[in-house]
Amino acid sequence: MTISMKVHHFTRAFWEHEPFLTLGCKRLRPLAPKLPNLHTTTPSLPFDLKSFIRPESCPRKQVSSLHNNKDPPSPQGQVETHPGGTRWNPTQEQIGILEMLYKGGTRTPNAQQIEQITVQLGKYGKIEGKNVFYWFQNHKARKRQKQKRNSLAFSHSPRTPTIHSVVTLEAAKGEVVDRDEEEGSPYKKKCRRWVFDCLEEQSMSSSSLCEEEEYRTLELFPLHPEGR
Amino acid sequence: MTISMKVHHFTRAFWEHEPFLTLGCKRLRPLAPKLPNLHTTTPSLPFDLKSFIRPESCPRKQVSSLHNNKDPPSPQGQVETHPGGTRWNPTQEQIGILEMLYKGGTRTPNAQQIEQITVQLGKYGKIEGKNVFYWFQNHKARKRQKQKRNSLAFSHSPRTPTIHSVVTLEAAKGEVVDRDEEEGSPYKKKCRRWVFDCLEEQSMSSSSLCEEEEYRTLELFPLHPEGR
DNA sequence: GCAAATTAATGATTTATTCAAG
DNA sequence: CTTGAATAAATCATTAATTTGC
Repeated sequence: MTISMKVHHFTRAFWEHEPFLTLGCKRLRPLAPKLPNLHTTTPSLPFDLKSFIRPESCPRKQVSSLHNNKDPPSPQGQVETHPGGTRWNPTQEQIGILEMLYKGGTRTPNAQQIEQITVQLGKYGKIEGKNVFYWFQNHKARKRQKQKRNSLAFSHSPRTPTIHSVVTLEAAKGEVVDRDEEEGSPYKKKCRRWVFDCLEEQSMSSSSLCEEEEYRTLELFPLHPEGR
Repeated sequence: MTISMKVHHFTRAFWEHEPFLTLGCKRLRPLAPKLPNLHTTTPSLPFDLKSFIRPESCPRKQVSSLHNNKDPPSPQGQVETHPGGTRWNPTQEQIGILEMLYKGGTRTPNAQQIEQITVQLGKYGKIEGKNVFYWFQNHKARKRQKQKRNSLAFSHSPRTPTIHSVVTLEAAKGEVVDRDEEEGSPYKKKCRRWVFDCLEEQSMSSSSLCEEEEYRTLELFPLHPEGR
């Protein structure tokens, strides 16, 4: 028996909830019946994976008319129906609120903030915490890269490279183009939680939440209490 | 009233759980009493943030003798006491198991797998899901960069650049140095969940877990059922 | 007008980089 | 120096806009 085999037995036993580290290498119970190959390029995503994304209540029932929200007053035909239930499709209200918060200085909300935002936005359409998390990540990153593109476009412009390059360097540092950009340095100084805290938070059910601490954390957040 | 002010009122109201989007700009209730400045560089992490990391049961009681695990049989003095409660300090057993799993092909475990691993490793020391998550991320990344360093070191070597460079190119593709490397292409084809699923998972308490789906997801994982 | 084809936006993941504890 | 933790950058993948041919 080779090391490699040992590892594989260990791994298998592990995933099958067997007691491992017994060094026994006992019975190799037959593998779970092979399901259709999931290693292919998955044309159009196998349904089980889709259902795994949001196990709302088993994938049996199709989410057809699941608007716990009502009267979308947006004139757009932006219905947030998740027909196949794949990815979050934000409503106008949701986008609006998120951008408000972003303008207000929110960049990397921590777990509690994500939870709050999610609850609020949930009034306007189906949403999960991870959507909020990703939205801020993406929004921030794309603002940043747009800014960079702009400044580079300017500085690469063949004419009058002197004055403009200075100005756009300022812009690149987030001084000119849009005050949305994070204050100065990347890596502001850490101590941001995110997802896993949400996890912990939910596991303990509102009991052991210290009000003072929560308060403080909330107060921590608005990075720019004064509008620059 | 400027737009900026509106945004700030909105933001504040939002974080204070007030009904927003009422377009009223009503009373600005006095700000929450200013707590000591948290905008500084936070030398040695303000305690409240630490407590936020793992709100086990309010930060009141110091985690002094919180071994819900017993008999750490490792001869190392590797006690996993979190005196200040900072960062995870893996035990020998935990590392061993994790490396076993890594050797077995685990690279980016999904939420359920993280949960399983966490539970198992919890027998040998305090651990959270995020530790497992980060461990695989870091381990993978650092194996990769070590490999890259090695191959570059070889190819930058001034002598006999012909043969070696070929060999080390192979190595760079993950063929020679360590078979741990992901199969071939980066981006195997996705559909990996992670943390947020854990979150969902915990919020629904074991009820609506579809066995079939879980089964399938587990089966999805071991990328290398046969040792290359 | 209208679908198919193409493109643009952007949600979701993974990888690279960096910070910092010990 | 090693490595846990966190953030930023790069990338994939899907949905909406938009264009195109009929």
